[in-house]
Amino acid sequence: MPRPRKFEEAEVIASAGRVFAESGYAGTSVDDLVAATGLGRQSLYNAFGGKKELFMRAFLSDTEDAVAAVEAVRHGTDSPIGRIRAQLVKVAVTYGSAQAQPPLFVKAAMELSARDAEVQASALKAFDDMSAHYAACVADAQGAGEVDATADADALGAFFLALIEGMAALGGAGVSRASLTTIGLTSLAAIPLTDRGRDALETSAGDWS
Amino acid sequence: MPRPRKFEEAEVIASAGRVFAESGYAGTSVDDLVAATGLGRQSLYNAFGGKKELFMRAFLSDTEDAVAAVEAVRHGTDSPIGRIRAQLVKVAVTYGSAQAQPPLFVKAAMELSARDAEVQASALKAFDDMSAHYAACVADAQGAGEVDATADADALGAFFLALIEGMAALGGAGVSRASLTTIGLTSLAAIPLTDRGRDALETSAGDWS
DNA sequence: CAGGTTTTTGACCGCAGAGTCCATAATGGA
DNA sequence: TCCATTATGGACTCTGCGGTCAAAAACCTG
Repeated sequence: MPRPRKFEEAEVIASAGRVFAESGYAGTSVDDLVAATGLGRQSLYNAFGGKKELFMRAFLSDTEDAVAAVEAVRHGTDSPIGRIRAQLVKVAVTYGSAQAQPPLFVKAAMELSARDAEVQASALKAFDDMSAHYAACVADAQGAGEVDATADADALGAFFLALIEGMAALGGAGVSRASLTTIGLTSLAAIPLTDRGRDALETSAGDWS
Repeated sequence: MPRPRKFEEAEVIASAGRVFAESGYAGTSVDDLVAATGLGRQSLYNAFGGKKELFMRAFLSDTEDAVAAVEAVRHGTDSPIGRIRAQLVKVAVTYGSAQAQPPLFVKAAMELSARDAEVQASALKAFDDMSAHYAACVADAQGAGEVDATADADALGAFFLALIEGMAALGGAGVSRASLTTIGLTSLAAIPLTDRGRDALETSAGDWS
C-alpha cells in the first residue's frame, strides 16, 4: 500500500558515518548529510528523526563493527600470538595510510564523551569489550603455551587496547604507516613469551614491507 | 597614551583553550569564548583577529606546553627508568580523573588534522618531538646501564608516545584511573631491562594507590 | 587639563544552520 | 480503477552564528 523507499537504511547510515568521521558531529551540517546520502531532506527526517538521531545510528553501528572486528581476531588461523601480531600490523596499515581517518567511534568518543552521556557510555562499553577480547587473545596464547602462564592477560588486553587507540590517534594526525608498524611490533615485547611463543612468532613471520 | 588593556593575553588564551578542549573547535561559539574569557566581543576580535586565530593561539600554546612537559621528564631526580615509570603513572593520574578532558592538542589534532594543514603539521611535529624526548629517556636509561644497550630507543620512544596518546583517549572517554595505571605499568614490560634496571625499579617503587 | 590613541561596549548585519510544512508522486490492495 | 498510505522535493521559518560598526570611555603624555 505505501510508497516504497528508494534507499537502503544501512547504506545511508554508512555514508552518513563517513561524513561524521571526516568532519565531526558539530562540523557536519544536515546539508552535508543530504549531499552525501543522496536522500532528500525530508526523507532523512522521516526515516531517522534528525541529525542527532542519524549520528547515533552511525556511531553505534560503527562501534559494533569495531568491537566485532576485535572479536574476529580470535578466530584467525595463525597461532594465537601470531594473530595478535597480525592485528597490530593490520591496525598500523589501516590507520597509517596517508588519508586515513580515525574510526568514527574513536573520533566521536573524543569529541562528545564529555558532553553526551549516551556517547560516553557506549564508548566505555566498547572499550571494555575490546579490552576483554584482546585479553582473551592473550589467554588463548597462554593456553597454547606461547605466553607465560603467570602473565596478567587482562592487563595486557587493556594495554593493547590503549596502544591501538593511540595508533589510531597518531595515524589520524598523519603519522606514517612505517612508524605505526614499528610501534605495533615494539609493543609485542610487553608480552612475556615462552620459548614456544618465540618460535611461533619467528615461524609465522609475515612479509609486510 | 593609549588606553591600556584590562586583560592578560596568556590568561585569555588559557581560558579559551579550556573551552575549545571541552567543546571542540566547531562546537565552540564566539559567545562561549566571550563568556569564558570575560572580554568583550570586539576586544577579542581586536586582540586576536577572530575565532580561528584565537583557536590557533590556544592550540599552539597547548602543543608547546605538552612537548615541554615531556622534555621535562628527562630532568627528574629519579633514576632514568624510574622517571619513565613516574611519567606513565602521572599520565594515568592526570587523564584518569573522572571529569578529565584529553588535552586540547590531542582533541584538536583529531578533530581538524584531516581538514587543516597547519593543525596537522603542528600535531605531527609535536608527536615527533615528544617521541624523540621519550626516546632520549630510554637512551638515558641505557646510558645508566638500566636498559639493554641493544634496545631500539627510537622505537621505544614512539611506542610510549602512542601508548600515552591512547591513554589520553581512553581517559577522555571515562576509563578509570586504576585501569590507566595498570596500562601504564604493563607497558613497562616492553623495555628490556638489565638487572640493574630491575633493581632501580624496585628500589624507587612509589606509593600511588 | 587637553589631545591623541587605543580599548571597550553594545547594537547591528547577513548568512547558514536545524528543523518544518505542504503539495505531489508512487505504490499495493480493495 | 481508485483509495489509503507513505515517500519525496522544495520552499519556508527562525534561531544562532561569525563578524562589523560607531560611539563612548580610559589612559598617558605634554
